[in-house]
Amino acid sequence: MTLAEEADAADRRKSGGVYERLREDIVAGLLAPGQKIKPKQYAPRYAASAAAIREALLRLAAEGFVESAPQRGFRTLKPSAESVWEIAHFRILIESEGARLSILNGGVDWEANLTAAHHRLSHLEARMRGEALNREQLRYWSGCDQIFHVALIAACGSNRILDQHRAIFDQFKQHVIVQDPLLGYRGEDLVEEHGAILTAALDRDPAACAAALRSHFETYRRFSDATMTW
Amino acid sequence: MTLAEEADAADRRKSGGVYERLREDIVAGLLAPGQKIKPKQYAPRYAASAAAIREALLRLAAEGFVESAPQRGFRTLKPSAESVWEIAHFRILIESEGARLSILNGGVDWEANLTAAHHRLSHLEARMRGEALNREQLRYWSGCDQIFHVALIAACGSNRILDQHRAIFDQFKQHVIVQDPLLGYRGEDLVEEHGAILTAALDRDPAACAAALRSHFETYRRFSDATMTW
DNA sequence: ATTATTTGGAATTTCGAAATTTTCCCTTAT
DNA sequence: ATAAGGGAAAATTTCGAAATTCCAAATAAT
Repeated sequence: MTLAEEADAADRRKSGGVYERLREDIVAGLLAPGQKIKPKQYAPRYAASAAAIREALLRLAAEGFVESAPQRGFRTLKPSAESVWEIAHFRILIESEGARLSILNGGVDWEANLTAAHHRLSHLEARMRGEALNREQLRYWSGCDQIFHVALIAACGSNRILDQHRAIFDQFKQHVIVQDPLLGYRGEDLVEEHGAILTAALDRDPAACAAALRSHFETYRRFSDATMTW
Repeated sequence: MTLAEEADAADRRKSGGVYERLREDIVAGLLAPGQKIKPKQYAPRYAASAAAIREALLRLAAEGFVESAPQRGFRTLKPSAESVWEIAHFRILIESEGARLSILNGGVDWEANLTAAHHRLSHLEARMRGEALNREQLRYWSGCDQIFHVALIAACGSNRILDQHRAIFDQFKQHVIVQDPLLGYRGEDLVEEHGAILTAALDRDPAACAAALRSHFETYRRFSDATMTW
């Protein structure tokens, strides 16, 4: 191990747990779909023992980011038409309910945060318009998108819904956003769709908000169906 | 089945089932709420090493049955007014959506299974009427109740919804059904409520089904508020 | 030629103990 | 008497290796 690698490893050991880093790498698509994850093999990469990797993988399996069969180890999930549909469907369910509750409970602070997140996002999306995204830009846009969608449900008052949303949102990223197909997407409809969601939320209209979310996902579905071969 | 296979299965039941047995015991309320679970202490009870217990607890923590803080071990969750409300709310959300999808996708087989489960349940509930339940009877009724509610969403077509429902249903049991307060419940309204859910499902009316589920839970809430001190 | 069995190697899981962190109690000082 | 500090005991987490299980290639049998 070189000096640079040693410093890097020490830095990572200090910065955070194996679980968080492994989770990020899986969500970001650094590990190919369906790829097997052998704890001992990945131990040096995360500067931890095989047992520590295994422990992180157990948690990730329970949350649905990797699959695990007894005596058969772990592997990342391979996206399929069914799994993507199930994930999108579940995210709509959670996010619509979170938005509905936020509309009920949210105050001015919620509206302000949501508006701010939307402002940053729509500014970015307007600049993006018509340009094909590379991987780096896609990651940045994805972060802004997530901040907006989290802000939408932030005032729901249920920790369970917030936790579930974080899990399902990241699985959505893992399965559709980060995969190649969206790299070519030019985001023509995004500004209008996010605007519709914001308007419905500020109008305190849960049904309109849910409808806006459904059509938002319809865009993903159309694009995925057109480009993915599965 | 050969002798070797039989021995193998028996062996697995014993050693590999730590997670399942621990889960059952927690859901059944055998471990007091808020109680600390020290792996080494429970190792003899489950005929496994401390590491095996710890592994099971990690999975259960990720699923929401126990809480775990770094360097601070595991403990069962203590029900509170907020946690019970969040769990009930989330279960209504999942179960209503599962019922809605089953109404869309379900065929005669779904209707038949649901009707059968309801028949057994209502027969039991009619006999229960007016009699205070002891712990054993409560456990039996709870099993029939679960079979009915699972049958309701069985045709939803989404493994994710089925898995989430199993998790949230068992947490509901852990937090409200198994706790003492419901021991005195005489189930006056149960027959009518389960009947309303069945009727709405067979009428293929998702909105009525969701409404019936909400009022079903309203009964739990009223009874819990009246008897629990938190 | 195809299917079944054996066998060697690799991977997963389990285990007991070491290393680290927390908790609790006792001492000391204000 | 209360609060702060120190230190021992207990508990949690980590680790490396042993034991078990799976996979696949090679051999044997139909």
